[in-house]
Amino acid sequence: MTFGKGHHLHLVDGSAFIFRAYHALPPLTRKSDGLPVGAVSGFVNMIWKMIEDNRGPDAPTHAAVVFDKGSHTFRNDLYDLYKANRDEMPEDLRPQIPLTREATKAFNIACLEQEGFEADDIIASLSCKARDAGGRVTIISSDKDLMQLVGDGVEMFDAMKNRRIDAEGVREKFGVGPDRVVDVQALAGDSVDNVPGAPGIGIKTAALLINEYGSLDELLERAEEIKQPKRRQTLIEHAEQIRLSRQLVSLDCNMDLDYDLDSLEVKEPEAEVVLDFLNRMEFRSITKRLAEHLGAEPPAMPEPKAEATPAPEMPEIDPDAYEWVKDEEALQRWIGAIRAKGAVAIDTETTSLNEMRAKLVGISLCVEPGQACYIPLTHRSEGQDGDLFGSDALAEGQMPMARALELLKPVLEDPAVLKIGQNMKYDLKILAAEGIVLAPFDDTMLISYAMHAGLHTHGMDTLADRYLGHTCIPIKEILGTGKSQITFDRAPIDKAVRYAAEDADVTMRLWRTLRPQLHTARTTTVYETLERPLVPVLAAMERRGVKVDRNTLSRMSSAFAQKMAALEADIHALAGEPFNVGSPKQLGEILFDRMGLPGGKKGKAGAWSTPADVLEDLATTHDLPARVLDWRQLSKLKSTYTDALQEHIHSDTGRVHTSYSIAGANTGRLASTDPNLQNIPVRSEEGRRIREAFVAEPGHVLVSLDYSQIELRILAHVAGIEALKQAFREGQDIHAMTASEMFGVPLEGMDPMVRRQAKAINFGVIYGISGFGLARNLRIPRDEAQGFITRYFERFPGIKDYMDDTTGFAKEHGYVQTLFGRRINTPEIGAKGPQAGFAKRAAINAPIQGTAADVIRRAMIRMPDAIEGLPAKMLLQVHDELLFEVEEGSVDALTAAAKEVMEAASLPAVDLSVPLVVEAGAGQNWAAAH
DNA sequence: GTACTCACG
DNA sequence: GACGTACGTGAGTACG
Repeated sequence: MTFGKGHHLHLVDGSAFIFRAYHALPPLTRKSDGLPVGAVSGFVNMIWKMIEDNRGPDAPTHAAVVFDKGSHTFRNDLYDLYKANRDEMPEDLRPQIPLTREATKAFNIACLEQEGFEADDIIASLSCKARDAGGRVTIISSDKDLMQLVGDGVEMFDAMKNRRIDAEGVREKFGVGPDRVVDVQALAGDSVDNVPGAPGIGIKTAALLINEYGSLDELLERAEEIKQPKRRQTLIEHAEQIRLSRQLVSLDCNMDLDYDLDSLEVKEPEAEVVLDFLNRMEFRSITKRLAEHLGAEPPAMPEPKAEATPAPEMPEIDPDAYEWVKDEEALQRWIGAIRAKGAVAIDTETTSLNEMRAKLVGISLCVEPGQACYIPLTHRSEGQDGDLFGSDALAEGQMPMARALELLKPVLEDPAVLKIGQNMKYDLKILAAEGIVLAPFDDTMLISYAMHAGLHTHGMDTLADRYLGHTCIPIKEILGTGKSQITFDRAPIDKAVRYAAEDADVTMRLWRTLRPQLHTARTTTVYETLERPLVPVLAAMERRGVKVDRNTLSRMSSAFAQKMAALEADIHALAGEPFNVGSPKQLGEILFDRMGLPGGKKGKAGAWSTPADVLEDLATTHDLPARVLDWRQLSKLKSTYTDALQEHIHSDTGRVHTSYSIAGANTGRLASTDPNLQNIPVRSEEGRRIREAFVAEPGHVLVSLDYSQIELRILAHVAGIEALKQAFREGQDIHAMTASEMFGVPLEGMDPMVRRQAKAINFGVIYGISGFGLARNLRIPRDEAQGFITRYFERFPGIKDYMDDTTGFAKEHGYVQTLFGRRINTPEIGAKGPQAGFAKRAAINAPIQGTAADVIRRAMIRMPDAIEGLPAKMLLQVHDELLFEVEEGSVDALTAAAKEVMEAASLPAVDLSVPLVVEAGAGQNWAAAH
């Protein structure tokens, strides 16, 4: 078949795939001989994913993976420094390059390279050819150098971001259409490829110039007309260098190719060939997965040689090897094995991710990598949908739950047997509901978090992938997705055994891999004193829940609904037409297109953006935006709080049970979900009333204790600012004191506006202050804000030193630390471009926010013992606040005890040079307790 | 699924 | 000189 209309060519930037795979994966080696194969395995996974993702109506008819070949190209002849600043290829990547070619061929995909040409030129020539023949092209790459090819049926696809890039996308990146991309690149240059360009001109300026003059040639010809003297001079002086740069970035569309389009026709992979390759690479899990997909037998793997020493040594994961425990005899055997080992990895399977709704379905155990079992307990027998008889009966092959738990309870509670889990808080809560108090335990999620916060997330799939090179069986393979999704108790037991026991097996392997690393990362203390002991404390808080009064919420909902309806009518009348007030896009069209109001900005998708601060500016002169702001506030309160909260009231307890994630926030803070009880309104009067629905049981009172200015106190301590420390010791108003120091105004009779500005600066410092940010917050001109900052740093030079020291430490080590040794990794700190600013500010903020988080964690961990004997329970944590429910007569005793724990929480590990002060309040509801 | 908006510390 | 900006979260709605 001749390539032409209706055909679709996929061109993959193979070199980019290799580098991404190399950097994204740990350095895996082939077991039998230690050959590095990490990049190859990543490459293979990406190719396979691409094939799978591209099945369907828009599937490519032709495809090729294109590689660079040889280091010397015609561009080096033009300019000998081209790509001269490239680092040497890493030693362990070099031998993998030919293997990726082999992999491509094994998948039956054309593999293209040509001596003396970069992959980009081959891609360019093929794209042009295909386009001229009337076909379509998708270039799978995110390389900006290829963007000049986009248009007329040629698109790019960024496989990493899963995003298509068309002419509009190019325009976003370069500010000009694809046809002018080379002009912009020629001016802006490229430090990565060492293309010189015009000094001092970046993409933005380049686009500006090209748009003004139409083209690079025109611009260079009329360079004399440029108004800015520096720019004019640069362009005139460097005209030659700019022309050379254009040659360097221009892709060759007409190179003489060794192959034609027709030879690139898509062919299905041949099972035997691809499996043989994967087998030789010893990629066990992907070999298996592909074999299943292709309906072939996986070939036998060669046995690893004895001298290979991947640490720690573990057998391959094999879900077929797991045992289905059906009776008491089998379970006794496993319990014996656990006692013999002294440690077991455990995982519970349930009907729901929500621990309060979840019912136990089965338990998996693993005593040694590869040796795992699953004990199904309450699986239902399979039956057709709507089969009223079969479906509620227990399935065959399960022992009675009560008996199984009776046998397991002694081991699970045995202080001599370590239980290992991934996210143990979940299993702890599930087992607590069955009367089992599991202890002692280790948690692989928290071990990972203590070492690697900031580097990646800590879910099992991520960890298995990164540290074991293993892809876990996806849960959707067992339960399905969407509407037809079933609960775990409906899953066939043979499948459940594979999934559940694999989880326990993987957990055991992660523990063997990660636990020994804790001390080399010097984070054992963090894990043992700040992470692990918090788990049972949180589990108890979550199970207790907080009482929420449904009637209060429901009355508020109705009131909000009425007010919103009235506002909506007003808004439509003001707009002259009905529209969806909740749609920023439609609202923007009314405000900015129709009414022609100023200040409108469009977002990434090209739709109008209408954030509150913009509307607030408009509200001073127009009614419509003012009403929209009111409507939005009510809409938020109603949907997120008065409506949604009601759905979270548990039918048995009448209380709301949030779930805290311990390893969610990088800084060490907790995060609250389902529902989030850390963002219940308080700042606005109307919103605060929602807290009236959080109530104490009859005869009880809610007590709230919160740290006063804890982050600023920590800043004063770590940066060693004597004036701030002194002010805190004397109990002064810290913002007023700052204002007084900065502006030389007396504390007495201070203008509230001046204090407000000082307050904004104090907060800004904690966030890694910038002139821009402060200006926006205070709504003052940027240079004025910058002036404030300069003055602040002059007055408190220790703050500037702290910031520089912190970012310096982050650059040197790749992480920052809290006072308690918590480590927050900062992998982006060395980045160039806008991420650098983000990373820097995050690095400045993390030790402060993180130390505050550590302090309250320590208080929470000590709290159960401190209030033991009092009729009181800790219910909620909101970053610097703890909420308790206590019997009426014991308010004072509880307040005193809890306050003491909180104020002394940093001791004895850290003796702060400023006092920690806790403020307390009590009342029938949360609003009153504040 | 992503973008936008907004609630909290 | 240019670039894009306050730190950390979770959730609901619109829209493709």
